Order: sequence, then C-alpha cells, then structure tokens
Amino acid sequence: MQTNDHLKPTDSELEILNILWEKGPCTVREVHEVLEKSKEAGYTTTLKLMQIMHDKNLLKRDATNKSHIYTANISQEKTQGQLVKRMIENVFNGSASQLVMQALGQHKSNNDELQEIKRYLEEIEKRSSTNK
Amino acid sequence: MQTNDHLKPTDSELEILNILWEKGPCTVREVHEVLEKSKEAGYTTTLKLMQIMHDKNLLKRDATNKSHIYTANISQEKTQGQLVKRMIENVFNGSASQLVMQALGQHKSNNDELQEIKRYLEEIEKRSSTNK
DNA sequence: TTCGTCTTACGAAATTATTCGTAGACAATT
DNA sequence: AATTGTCTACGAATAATTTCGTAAGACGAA
Repeated sequence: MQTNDHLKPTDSELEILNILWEKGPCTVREVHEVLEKSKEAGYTTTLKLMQIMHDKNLLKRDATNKSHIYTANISQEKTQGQLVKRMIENVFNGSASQLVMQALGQHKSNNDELQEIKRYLEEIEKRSSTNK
Repeated sequence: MQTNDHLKPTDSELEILNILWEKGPCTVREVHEVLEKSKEAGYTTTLKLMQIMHDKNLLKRDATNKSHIYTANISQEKTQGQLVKRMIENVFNGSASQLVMQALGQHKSNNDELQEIKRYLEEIEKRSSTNK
C-alpha cells in the first residue's frame, strides 16, 4: 500500500490535476483540449503524462471503455496543504506568517477576500485562547 | 544584461540560498558544513552546485583569494515573492486568500504572529479605501 | 624536498521530467 | 473490404538536476 503523502507533483502534473479537480473525471482528450488553450502540446505528450501520473498513483482511471477516464486520486485541499507546508519550511524557514504577508503583498486581494481572511484569523484566535 | 526575475531556484539551490541569506558571504566549505548537518552530501557536490548557481547568476563570488567567497545575488524577499506568486497562480488558481488560509491552517502560528498579520491586513484595508 | 591537505575545475554518470514518433487495436465510414 | 480516425502502449530523444570521481595547483609541516 502506497500513500502519496510525500509526493510533489511537478508543474506539468499540477496543470493536469487542476483541470481534473475543476472538471471532474475526464478522458485524455478532454484534458488535452483544455491544456492546448494555454500552451503548445502534442496529444501523446498529454497521454504519456497522464499515464505516468497513473503509475505514480496521482490519478486513477476507469479502463472499461476504449477511452479511459481519469480522475484525480489526491484531493486538491490536501495537495495544496502539502505544497504550502513545504514552502513554509523551505522558503520561509518555518514562518507561516511570513508567507501570509508575502502572499497578501503579492496579489491585490479585493475587499471580500480580506474580510474572509479576517474572519478566519479571528476564528483561530478564539480557538487558541480557549485551548490555553 | 540578464535579470533573473523569472528564475526558479531548485530545492537544492534554495537550501544554499537560505544559508547564504542567513550567514552572509561564505566559502563553499562553510556552506557545506551547514548543509551536512541536515543531509548527506559530498563536498564536491556542494562546490559544483554553487559553481552552477554562479553561472546562473544566482550567486556572485569574490575569487581574489584561493577560497572563493560566495554571496547570494538575488534578494530573499524578491525570491520569496516570486515563489509565492507562482504558487498562487499554479496551485491556487490566482486566489491569494486561499493560499493564506491554507498557510494559517497548516502551521500553528503563535499569538504575536497573528497580531502581526492582523496589523498588516488593516494596513492594506486602509490603503485600499483611500485609493478608491 | 616530499607528503598530506585544501582548494578549484572539469567531465561524466545517474536520475527525473518532458516531449514526441510510431505501432497496433478497434470502430465507423466509404 | 479498404480507408480513415481515434485510442493506448511503448520506446526513445532531450533536457535539467544532482551526484561524485579525478586532476591540478597552492600551501604548510615534517
């Protein structure tokens, strides 16, 4: 039994995962058509990538029909969490707040987003003060 | 003239950059000794890596003495910013607030850190309301 | 001087990621 | 039946990253 808890999807793999997370189960062709919009790529390249991802257990597939149907086998949330964690460790020396501030400075968030973050912060504070 | 604005340091390169950012100018040996604490590595491996980073303009060096002295040639802040930006785009589909919340959930921040983030948020709000 | 140690430079192996060409299977169309 | 198109599988070229062995020069100690 293999978990992929430690796995780090490459950039290309991430592009494919993003498509599958958004659209749900897809054939190679469907994924490929989305990819083509944003970059040059041959069909067999996409196919091969998805086969490799299947070997790595990043995707699962239904092969009953001729056109196999692929699904992401790792959750978006969990993957995002792992990547963020890795970045906190490797790039921000363990300081999540440093990352947070870089992120806020990097990308202009609109007011709704800022409010959401504030709510979230307050929730954390509440939790941590009761957990004393 | 070449900028390295688009460059993405690899994980190994980041380890070296972190050391140089923290300690300032170092010889290969000094860097290597820090690296050895956290992982297995031969001296020439570290040397080669730093030479390559010098070729890529990630490091600059003073070669007047026999033991060359290397310095990071990209700033920590700027590098962190680029990596965060890339992550927002590739992993969080452009939503900085999603990343922020993942980061806060990922790593338990202490109260001081939370306060700092709150201050920062308020500053952003202030700025955006005057810039209407 | 001669030996051991430290340094850089260089080349190359090993590994991983990315790309694509080609072949074979299968089904629909002519 | 022959052609065309779509699919998978496979192998291989290319490129980037990481690793390390070895050579050559400098330097100091025995």
